[in-house]
Amino acid sequence: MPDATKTPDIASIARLIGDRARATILMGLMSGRALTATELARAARVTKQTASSHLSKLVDARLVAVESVGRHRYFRIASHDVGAVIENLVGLAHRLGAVQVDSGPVDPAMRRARVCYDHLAGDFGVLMFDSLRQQGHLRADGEALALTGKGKDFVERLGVDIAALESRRRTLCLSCLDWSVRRPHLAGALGAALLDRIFALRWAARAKGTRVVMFSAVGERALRTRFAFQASPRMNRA
Amino acid sequence: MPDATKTPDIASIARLIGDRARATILMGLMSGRALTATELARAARVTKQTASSHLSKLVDARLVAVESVGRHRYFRIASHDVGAVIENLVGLAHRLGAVQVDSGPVDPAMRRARVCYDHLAGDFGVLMFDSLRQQGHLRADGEALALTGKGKDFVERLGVDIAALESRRRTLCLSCLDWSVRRPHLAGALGAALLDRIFALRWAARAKGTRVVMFSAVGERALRTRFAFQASPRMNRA
DNA sequence: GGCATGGTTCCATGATAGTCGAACCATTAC
DNA sequence: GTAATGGTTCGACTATCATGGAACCATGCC
Repeated sequence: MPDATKTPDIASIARLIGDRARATILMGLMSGRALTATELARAARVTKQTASSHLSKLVDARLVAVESVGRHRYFRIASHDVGAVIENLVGLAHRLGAVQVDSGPVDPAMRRARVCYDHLAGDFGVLMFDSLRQQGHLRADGEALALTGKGKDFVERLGVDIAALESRRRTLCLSCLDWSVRRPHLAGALGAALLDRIFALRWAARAKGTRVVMFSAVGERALRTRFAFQASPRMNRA
Repeated sequence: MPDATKTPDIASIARLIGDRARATILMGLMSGRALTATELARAARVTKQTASSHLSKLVDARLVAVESVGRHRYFRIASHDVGAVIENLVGLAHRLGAVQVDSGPVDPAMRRARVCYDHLAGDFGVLMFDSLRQQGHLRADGEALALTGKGKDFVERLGVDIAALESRRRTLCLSCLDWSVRRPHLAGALGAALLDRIFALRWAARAKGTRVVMFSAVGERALRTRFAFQASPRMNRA
């Protein structure tokens, strides 16, 4: 146990994020999809040389992970921790009014439903999370979050292979603070699996080139039906 | 509803944090205490001119708030949102091994108990939070977190003036993700009030010039007694 | 009133870093 | 085999920004 402590070097991480092109790259990767260097260069509006330089830095610092397939290099956010920092900064930027005008999907769509790294965020993400807890499918105890027996049945009826998820090393259930509604939504392996199911069931699809998740009317009704709330005095009063 | 969206400008916020001196200033302010420009200059190892310049930028960007008292200018972290971003970056830096060697308190003390903006973080912060929930003093429902009637009695017996807290605009109970143990601790007005009580009851005191909170042996026993856990099969198994 | 101290502003200097044209390498389609 | 495409590296250029000496202003102590 060394005497000298090690001070976290937040400046070097923040400095990497603190460039317009790299920030755009990181936010583009927050869709959860792997993107190529050329795609990211286009998104960030820089040349491929500049993008290559930036991506090298991000990979070296382990904010971004890379996988080569033939001549394509696919990049993705390296971990949920990195995603959480970006999401946190996005939330702070919104609250400070630190925004830059851009042409793209309107804010309400992002607030409504979006991909947060690999799980559903926004109003619908929070709705899902609240329902899971209120219906007794999730419980908080000594561990941060646990799926109940009842909850396992529930998500298996949705087509989630719980045994496969539990066999992985990744945490099954984590809460992730949603900056847009200031309440938590579900992250972790189950959060990711549920979003996959939402896409597989065609309740919703990604909006092209953004993080927005577009629910169909049928899909929204299905979501609200499956992720309902138990009647209670408090709920009905609202 | 405008067509053009506004993209959060995370680069400009991150760029402010991405300077060694400014990062040191922000982390110094994470103790929750208001510090003067001279103190911050010393902590950041820059001259008062440089510190003044940096503080101006941080105040303009609303990451830091300032209050003048005579010739002294007292600075503090502007909001919990800013504190959350810094805390998140600290967690990521630790996990990436992005550290710089410095002489100071050893890491275990920070992990054990520290001030997180204005409330208790670390193992003891998480213990408090888990106990409050397990004992039914806090409950999660449609709102993020609510204090139960039983919970109000409990914290009033600790000397917290709940009526005064509730009369304020600030959210009473919020959860704040603790990077050091990966579980939540209690933030919000109640979180701050409980830390004040811990100091007032002399269970613990701040370690000089750091964020570390030092519990005495008596104080730790008192904390564990008051914030105990209900016997249950799952708890006893652990 | 004079001096000490906290803090700000100005400006010159030096350091750092982003950008892209050109050239090159690797992969793959035809 | 050749050409097209994805991507990297090099180096010159430009932009941005941190730093602190000097000077100044405001507050407060003696």
